[in-house]
Amino acid sequence: MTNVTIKDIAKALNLSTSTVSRALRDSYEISADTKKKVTEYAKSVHYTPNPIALSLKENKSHSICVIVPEIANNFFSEVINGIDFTAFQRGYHVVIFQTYESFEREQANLENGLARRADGIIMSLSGTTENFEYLDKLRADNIPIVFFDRVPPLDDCYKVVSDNLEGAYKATQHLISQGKKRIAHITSPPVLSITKERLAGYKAALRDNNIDIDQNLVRYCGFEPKEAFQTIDDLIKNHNPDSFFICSDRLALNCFEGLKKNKNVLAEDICIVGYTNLKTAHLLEPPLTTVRQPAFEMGQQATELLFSILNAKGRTIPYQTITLKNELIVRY
Amino acid sequence: MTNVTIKDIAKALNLSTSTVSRALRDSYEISADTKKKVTEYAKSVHYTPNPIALSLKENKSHSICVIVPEIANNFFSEVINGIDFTAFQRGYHVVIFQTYESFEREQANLENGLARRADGIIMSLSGTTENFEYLDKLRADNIPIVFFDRVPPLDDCYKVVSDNLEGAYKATQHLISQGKKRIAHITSPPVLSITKERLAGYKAALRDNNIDIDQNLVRYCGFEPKEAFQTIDDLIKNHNPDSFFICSDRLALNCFEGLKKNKNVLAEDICIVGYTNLKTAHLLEPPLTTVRQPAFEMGQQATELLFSILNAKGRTIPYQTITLKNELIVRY
DNA sequence: TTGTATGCGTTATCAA
DNA sequence: TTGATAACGCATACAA
Repeated sequence: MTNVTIKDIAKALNLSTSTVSRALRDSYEISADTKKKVTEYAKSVHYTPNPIALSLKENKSHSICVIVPEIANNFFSEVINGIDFTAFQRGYHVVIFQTYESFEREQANLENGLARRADGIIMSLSGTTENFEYLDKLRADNIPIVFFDRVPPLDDCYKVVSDNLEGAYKATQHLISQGKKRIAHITSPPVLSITKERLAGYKAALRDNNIDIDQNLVRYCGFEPKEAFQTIDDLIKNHNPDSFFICSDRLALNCFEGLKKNKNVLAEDICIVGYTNLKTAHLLEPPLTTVRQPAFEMGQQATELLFSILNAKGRTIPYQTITLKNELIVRY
Repeated sequence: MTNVTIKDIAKALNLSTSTVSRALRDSYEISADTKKKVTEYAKSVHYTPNPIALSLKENKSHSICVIVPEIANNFFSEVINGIDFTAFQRGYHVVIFQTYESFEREQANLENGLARRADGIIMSLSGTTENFEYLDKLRADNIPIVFFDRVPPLDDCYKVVSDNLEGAYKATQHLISQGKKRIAHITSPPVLSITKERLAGYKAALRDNNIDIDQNLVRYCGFEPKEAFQTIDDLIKNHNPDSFFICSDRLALNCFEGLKKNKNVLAEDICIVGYTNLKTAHLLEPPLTTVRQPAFEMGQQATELLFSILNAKGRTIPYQTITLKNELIVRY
């Protein structure tokens, strides 16, 4: 009952392995009779082709490597769902790697994925990645890579992003329309594409409403809870914000916690908007107004783009950036 | 710069492939001289062994297949972190499959993982799985499988669980010590092991406190939000609960939402305890007291158990159940 | 219509 | 100490 091979079938039916192989692949050269005999026998012994042998032959693994900062983060796990959904439809496997925001681990994961002969890569950059030389190696090896959400500051690569500028603009505009004027913006490390784009959206909204930009209210913040707490405390103590626009799932969570610790502040009419896909946003107190990214769809689109590159055969798919719309969900 | 093989190295250095192979594996039969030449050259051309060829040869894939209901669930993503952490240390890859609580998908995933020649499986059962015949097939194919959290009701398998009975007992006891007497218990489908064990803990605590068990207060509930809402509404309308003990991340989330919709009820002195690893439990309003499972550790232990089976070589590792302690985190 | 031989990258066996 | 060859499972070019 251990793994049956084509050879076993050939022996049992007194045929050659090539005949069996062709019969199983429904080749035109094989008689209906033989085909029937082979497929029926194969079924009866639960034959399943060995994908490893196939991979070795075709030098393809039929797997794609997904590299994300962490999966215990609703945005990323939703994206992964989208990737998963699309990839499995096409018989591809998804192997997930986590960088925990470390460039070194990102590189190690990449090496690892390549060593395993991933056919393609889908990736969202770590918060510490500034070097993109590995892209040359990938090109040399003909391994396509599609970035999503956190993408490199380069034109010559494939990207799927959401319209961060517009999302941040809408979020800020929402706060302004609530009468807020001192809007703190707590955001991810400045190297990230999303950070820059969202900051630009924030600034544009302030400018369009003739509100001066106070640099003290703009804070880059790492993903450790303590950092977020300190940032929040300093803002409240020294800079008198009347509202907060916080980016990323993890930061939103940490900052929310930091705000909770300042009960007196929350008791005032503080407004908070998060750029996040947190599942519990509507259950928090105060309920969190959010800019929600179409995470599942992002995963789908990234995967489809990857497949279009994989199936290009000679034709070259132009480098492109797919931009999806965000949704502002007002809860306060 | 495309993938360098042993053959390429052999040709370049005028050696045979076997010599190169042995030199790279640091075999005792090879002269120090040759070894040095080979390893240095290999490094210079960025040789990485092709794991697919190795897999074909060894009939091992060096990957393990993880099957869970869903990854966008903090409990499962934490467990996966633990698995990931342990597996990668040993050079193993983790391929994740989601069942979305469907038995059919669970079976399909299993087939898929086996077809890909996973060396082992780590699995948490879907909410609709009652048939365990596939275990025989796995045994016949010598594929070890370790279950965690939601495990089969069988003795002859490997399991890693948390002490659900004790966890539920402590949770219920906590509510009783708050003066609660009509404690509603909303829990997962009755087929699941965790459901039975937690129910037993709930009942034991009531019994030990001389509180009669009201069957109307015990509700099995699926994972759709609507179901949870209906359950909550019916309980409140018709059965006068003074507190809730809700099991599973997803159910806790859905029921919390259902409770929020009943503002009048929440305004009373209602106590809620969740059996969940939700990251935002402490940020909810009211803050959610929880029984927290050692999810990461569960993943670690399951993986280590799996490896001990994989490395057993002849020796048989006895079927066993590893039970971890839960933590009651009181927030109210 | 079917069979034979070869190769994918690697290691193990046997020979030299 | 090194080399030639077969084998892992499969697909295919070439023969028959």
